[in-house]
Amino acid sequence: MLDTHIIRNNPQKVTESCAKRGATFDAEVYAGLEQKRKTLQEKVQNLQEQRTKGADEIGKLVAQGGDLNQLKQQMQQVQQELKPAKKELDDLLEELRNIHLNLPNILDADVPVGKDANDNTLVLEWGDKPNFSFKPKEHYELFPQLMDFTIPGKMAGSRFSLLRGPMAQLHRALAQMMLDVHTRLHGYEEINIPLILNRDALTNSGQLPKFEEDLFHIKKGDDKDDNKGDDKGDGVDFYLSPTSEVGLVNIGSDTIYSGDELPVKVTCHSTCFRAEAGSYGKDVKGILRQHQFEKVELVQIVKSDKSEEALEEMVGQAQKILQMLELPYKVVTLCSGDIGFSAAKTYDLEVWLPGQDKYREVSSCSNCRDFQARRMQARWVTDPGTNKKELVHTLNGSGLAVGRTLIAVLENNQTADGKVKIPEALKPYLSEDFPELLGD
RNA sequence: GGAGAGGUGGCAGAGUGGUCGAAUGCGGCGGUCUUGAAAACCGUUGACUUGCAAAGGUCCGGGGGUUCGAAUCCCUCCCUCUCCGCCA
Repeated sequence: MLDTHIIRNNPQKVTESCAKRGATFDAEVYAGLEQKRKTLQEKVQNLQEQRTKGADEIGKLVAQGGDLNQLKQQMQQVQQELKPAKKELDDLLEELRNIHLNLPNILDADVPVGKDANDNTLVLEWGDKPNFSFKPKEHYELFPQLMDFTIPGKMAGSRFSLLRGPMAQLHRALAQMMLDVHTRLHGYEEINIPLILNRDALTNSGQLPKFEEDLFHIKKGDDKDDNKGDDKGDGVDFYLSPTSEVGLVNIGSDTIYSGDELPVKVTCHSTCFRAEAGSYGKDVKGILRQHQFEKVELVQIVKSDKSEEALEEMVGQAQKILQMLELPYKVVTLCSGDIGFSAAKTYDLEVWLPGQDKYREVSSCSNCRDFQARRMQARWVTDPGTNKKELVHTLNGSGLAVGRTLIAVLENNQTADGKVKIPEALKPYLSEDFPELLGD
């Protein structure tokens, strides 16, 4: 959520930022609503003041034993005027809040302007792409016996996979290694977190209300009726976590940190669930784009003046994993048209996939500045003397997507006879009898 | 799933219809004392929000209701704790 003062006093800034993203913000309509809000709010607050004063007076009269009837009637009239005005105000405030919740974050000044992924700008390239004397295979062509897609089809549906034996172990080893690097080398605390989340949590991090169609919406077994998420009578809506970013960021919701508690640095290996609506026909083969995948996530909650350096740090930490695995990659800055809703600035790490002859995203590291913090009321005390508070800044980054990293390991280390050389960095995480060459 | 008890400021914990935004303690901040620190003592200290300001409004788990007036009464949902059952 944006600072409402910016929206009110500097609407062209919002309009511009939205335009860069390919979204629209109608400053005039907004100004009209704001004008109405001011008038109404003034009226309501006035009446509320009258109500309080009148009630106090009646209180005194009761104590003195005076006649209440006349005052009571007056107060009833105030109430009659107040009720509809309050209702009107509440509706208006909700309308405004909806607008606020659907406005994307303001972009950092150095975010390149562009339409889509083609306009992302290159930051750096690392590693040498492997030279194959043969046509490299795609990951799902390499070991069909260890990576199955038909069995999941019958128990779950499309976009699910089944990994077997050494493939499953390799996948697990990757996650383990990432977690160890981030906890031991990079100073993150390992967290294990709920994967079923309520609307509030997802609203705080920015997935809701705008991107409901990307989520799996679930309900308890005994909820027969509709759940509207309106907290009226019928329980609470639940969603499967699309990324542990949501849970990790929400650790800070409704929290006032003291300065020495920051930065909070947390990491989590978790399963992620995404509906992948609107990606029909896209990356249908293999494990690249699944409804269910695993990811090691990094989240930092930092003082408001520290988020820029924290972003750089985080990108470095994600890169460390690729370097340890000796996988060629590049780092790009996402352009205005490609960047996510909550982010002010985002770097993507794209790993080289020789089978596809393309770089593909394995990590996305974003500085959300105070966007999520405002939604979830996460602040820190800047000065204990005056007790002054400021919103914290939040950052998230994948470190890394486990399945996609597995793809990269398989494709980059394949041999002419269809086997895969295991990277040194993974060996401590594999069983002793794990073959030097997968496929042997 | 059954039975019970609760949800109040950074924390602990009073408050059961009328100056209660809320006692008290701890913690925080400032000060006195001290070579310095601790202790003691004094003062101060909730959040959000409208407004240029003056001055207001909202908030006692969420939502709704009763009332002139609700932290306090009613309805409903959520959460926590204890006991029993079940279960990884």
